[in-house]
Amino acid sequence: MLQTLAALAEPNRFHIVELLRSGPRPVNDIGERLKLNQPQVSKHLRVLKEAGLVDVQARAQQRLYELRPQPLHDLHTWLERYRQLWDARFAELDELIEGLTKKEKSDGRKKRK
Amino acid sequence: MLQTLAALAEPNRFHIVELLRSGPRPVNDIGERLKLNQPQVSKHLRVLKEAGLVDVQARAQQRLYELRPQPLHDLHTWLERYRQLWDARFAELDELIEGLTKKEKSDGRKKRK
DNA sequence: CGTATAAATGCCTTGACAGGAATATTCCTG
DNA sequence: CAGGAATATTCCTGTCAAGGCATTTATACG
Repeated sequence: MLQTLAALAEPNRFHIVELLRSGPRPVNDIGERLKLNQPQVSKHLRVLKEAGLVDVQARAQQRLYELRPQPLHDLHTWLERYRQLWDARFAELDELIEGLTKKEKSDGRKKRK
Repeated sequence: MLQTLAALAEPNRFHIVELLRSGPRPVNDIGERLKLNQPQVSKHLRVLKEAGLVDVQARAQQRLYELRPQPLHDLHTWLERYRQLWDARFAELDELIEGLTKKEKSDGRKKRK
């Protein structure tokens, strides 16, 4: 999870991932589209690969990099555990709690700043 | 999005977020549970706050930090765009492509669900 | 007020990492 | 096998961010 996040947090890598959503691409192609030098692309792809976010496939001298679903899927699953936070029903509950916490003015012993 | 990812990619911040899933907590409490020095906790919380991932609420000298749903929700939404990658139907398709790409026996099995 | 508690800020050092340029590697083709 | 195309690797350098420590700010209380 952390490795996935770290890999995606770098802007260029993030863009590479977005680009690869449309299908596998060779290194040069990625470099041209994102205006990156070839070595940097290779390096970023290496990080992405180590994070399991991409997979390579050799084709002559070219290397076709393609997205691997798993880490993204895992991240998605992880976020599901936070779903209650943004679900409507709980949003209401949050407001209720918020209200109870702040509205202590009925408590005579207390003062406002 | 990038800011959210960068904030979450740091291990301690990631843990703070996970801890806050169970509700708001003061700084010291976080520090004790995660075995972090108070200043570092404050600094991490600042980053999280700038990323919109947490919100503060003063309570005497304490500051209660609580999770903010939005960035997590946004991240979840972003990942939805990749859902097709891991959806079952496409998994099969992937296998098919895989098969065609690499040398393969002419096995015409076709599955449906 | 003085003190205590809770948290934030500032300074410093160190390590990780991204970019640039040069070079090495791989694999095709004649 | 020479040469060239596509990619990977290496070395170098500068930047930035995290941790440690000291200090400051905010708030409560006797």
